[in-house]
Amino acid sequence: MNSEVLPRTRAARKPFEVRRAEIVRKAASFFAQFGFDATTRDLANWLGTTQPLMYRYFPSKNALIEEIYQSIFVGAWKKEWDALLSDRTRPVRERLVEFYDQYTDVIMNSEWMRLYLFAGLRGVDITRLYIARVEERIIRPVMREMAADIGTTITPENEPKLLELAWSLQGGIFYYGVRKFVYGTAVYQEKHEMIATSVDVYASSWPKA
Amino acid sequence: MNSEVLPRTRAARKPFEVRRAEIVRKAASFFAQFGFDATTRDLANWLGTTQPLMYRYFPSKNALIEEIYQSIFVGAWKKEWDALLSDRTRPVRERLVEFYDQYTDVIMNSEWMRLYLFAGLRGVDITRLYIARVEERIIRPVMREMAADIGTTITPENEPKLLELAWSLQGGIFYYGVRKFVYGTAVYQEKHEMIATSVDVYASSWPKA
DNA sequence: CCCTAGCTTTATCACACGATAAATAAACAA
DNA sequence: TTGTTTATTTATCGTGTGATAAAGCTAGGG
Repeated sequence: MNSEVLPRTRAARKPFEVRRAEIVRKAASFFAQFGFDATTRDLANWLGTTQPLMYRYFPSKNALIEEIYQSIFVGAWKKEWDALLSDRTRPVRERLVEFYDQYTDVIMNSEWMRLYLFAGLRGVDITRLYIARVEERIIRPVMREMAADIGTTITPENEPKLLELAWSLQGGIFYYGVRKFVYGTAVYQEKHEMIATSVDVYASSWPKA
Repeated sequence: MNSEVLPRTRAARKPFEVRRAEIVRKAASFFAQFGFDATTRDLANWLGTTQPLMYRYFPSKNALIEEIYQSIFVGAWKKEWDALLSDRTRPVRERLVEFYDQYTDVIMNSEWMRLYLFAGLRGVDITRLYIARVEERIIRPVMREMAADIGTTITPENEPKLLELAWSLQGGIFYYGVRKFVYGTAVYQEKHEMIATSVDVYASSWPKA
């Protein structure tokens, strides 16, 4: 990044919480583009302020990054999704498609996916935590609802296979997003179509379809 | 990384090509662990040499990184895989399972997968090139062989769906590797079992199974 | 055994980095 | 209008960075 410091007009004075929230929001898109090793000077330029300003709001660069993690990963989950996934008044395939439509509306964009991958490679705990959450709130509910629909019981014997099947659905959908938003390569179906097909294939993989 | 420079014994003197190859190989595992922003001093410490030595063999840090890309991405493909995938004397599912068993033996390790993700986030051309290659040498052959086996014709109408179906197989398998080798989280089946199941599900998604 | 080619190290440069302290200026209350 | 508060900027520190130049050392040929 080229940090040309052109003659700047003094940054507008803003209330503490407003500026703080603005820094978190804009820094997220900045680090998503340039990685967490990008400099605080370039960040300041991106924000339209000067470099030391950040230190009024966060004790260190890393503290700011931690805050971004929180806003991105913890804020991703919408609590109505738990109810949506387990609403047995509706056909299970319909629920799964609607859930993945909504979930991917949140995570399938360049900013979210790149921050997720950057964080994962940094080896921060929050990504392992996030995967554990995905398993608890998506993978296992999906298994449970499919099992209930088909009339199968989850046993210690078939559980490993069922877990990996559900993870495979998740992974297939996720990788579509990686291709499109991280690598910028071609995809051949709209998101919704791809999800519908994936859910169909997944549901059909259970014994009595 | 802590670059403690303990009293070192002078590095063994080695012929040009030997040392050069050693640097590429060891630097690959170094950058896989610490990312491409890790310093040349820490790299030298990792190699058991001093920092300026690298510059006898590569004009810049980035030139070394480019060489690592080549060795990892171009070197990944084994030419017998083309023949394996299209060997119509054998059942198609068997071929797909054997191919993915072998392919994942090469790429499913912490070093390969982390370098792949690091490179992708850096936005280097080689990753887009690699994805194009995957599509040409895996995705399309898989489609073609399945179509031939089932007796279906690939048309402009069904091609997008068939492409995404094959990508979904690839993505599901790949994400298993990401979970295991990048995030270090639990997986519930051995690699071979997961592949066998995935290929089965994929094959069954075609009309006449 | 010595000598030279060339592999390896020491010393150093110019600059970029995260972070801190002190000065400046804009908003708001009296 | 004036005084106080606090958001923002300027100036700077100590350290780490990729890279270069010159000196040091070791293996192999004679």
